Amino acid sequence: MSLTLADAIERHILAQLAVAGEIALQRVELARQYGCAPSQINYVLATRFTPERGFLTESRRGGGGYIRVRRAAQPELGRIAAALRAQPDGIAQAPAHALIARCRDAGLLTGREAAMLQALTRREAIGLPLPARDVVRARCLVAALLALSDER
Amino acid sequence: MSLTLADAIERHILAQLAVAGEIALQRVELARQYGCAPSQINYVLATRFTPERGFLTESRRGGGGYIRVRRAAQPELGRIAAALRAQPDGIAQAPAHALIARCRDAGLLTGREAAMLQALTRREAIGLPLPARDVVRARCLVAALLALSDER
DNA sequence: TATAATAAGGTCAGGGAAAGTCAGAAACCT
DNA sequence: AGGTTTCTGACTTTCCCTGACCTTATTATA
Repeated sequence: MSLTLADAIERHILAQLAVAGEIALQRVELARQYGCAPSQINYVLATRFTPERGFLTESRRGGGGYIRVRRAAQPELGRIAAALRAQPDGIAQAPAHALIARCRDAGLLTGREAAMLQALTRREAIGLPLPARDVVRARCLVAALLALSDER
Repeated sequence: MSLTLADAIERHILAQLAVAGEIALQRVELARQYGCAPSQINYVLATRFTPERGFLTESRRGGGGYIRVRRAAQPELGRIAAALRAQPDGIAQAPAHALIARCRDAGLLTGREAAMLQALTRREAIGLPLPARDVVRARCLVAALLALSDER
């Protein structure tokens, strides 16, 4: 269980977010705490706190600069399915999995349901060449999410 | 009864699993212990710790990379998935839906899960011509059931 | 009021550290 | 001999992390 620096910083930020819902951090200061290059903070934000994963960040440079991080509002399943269906090129694996994870975190999907959907939207599961794969992935996902929005 | 290297590594991992239920190993490190090529670890995992045998593996590359191995919790679903995977022509819609219904009635799937799976294995959801459609349907179903065989 | 200095954060290429893949060699059976 | 299993090495892909350089905002100064 090797905890990388990026993992540690991610936890740090997540812990702060759990308390406050919206936080402002100072890049150099955080980098100093972890003894790393300031750009490492950008790396963590870029790979873990993306819009796809349900986070929004904004920042300001110059004197008194900051980076603000907050959770994005989550739309409901039906709207998600509709938005997905509007994509003519389908959806790639990474954004699809991020989308599923967000739905799970928002309580729209159970852990089992999310695991199932992520498994069957993997490249190897669909097993078609691009671009057909992304299209089929999107269609299956839409069908699944719509089925759930009827159920319950 | 010659004990191959692969057998030894298999026992090593099984012993660890017996203690912990879920383990994280480092490929290079394990290879070093056994004085073999790192890819030998992949061979062992690919031939002995397969989903059909009730194991799941996930990994991360790069700095701080790892391979995690755990036992699947619901071997029942795993066996069904293995049987399905053995069908070279895939599975048609009607038998697929019947299979899903049986799993639901047997308490292996919730109503929501079954509804999702039936929706996304419909012809229109997959949207491919035969015979590819039946093949993709089977692959997706296998992936989904295997994922569930792990989850709680 | 311009202008210079200072104090932030942003970007990107690239090196290093893992794990993955796959063809083919080697070993082991019938 | 033929087929199956084991094992390796070369190459690929992914992820982490840094350092050099760039852009923007504030503050001090002429």
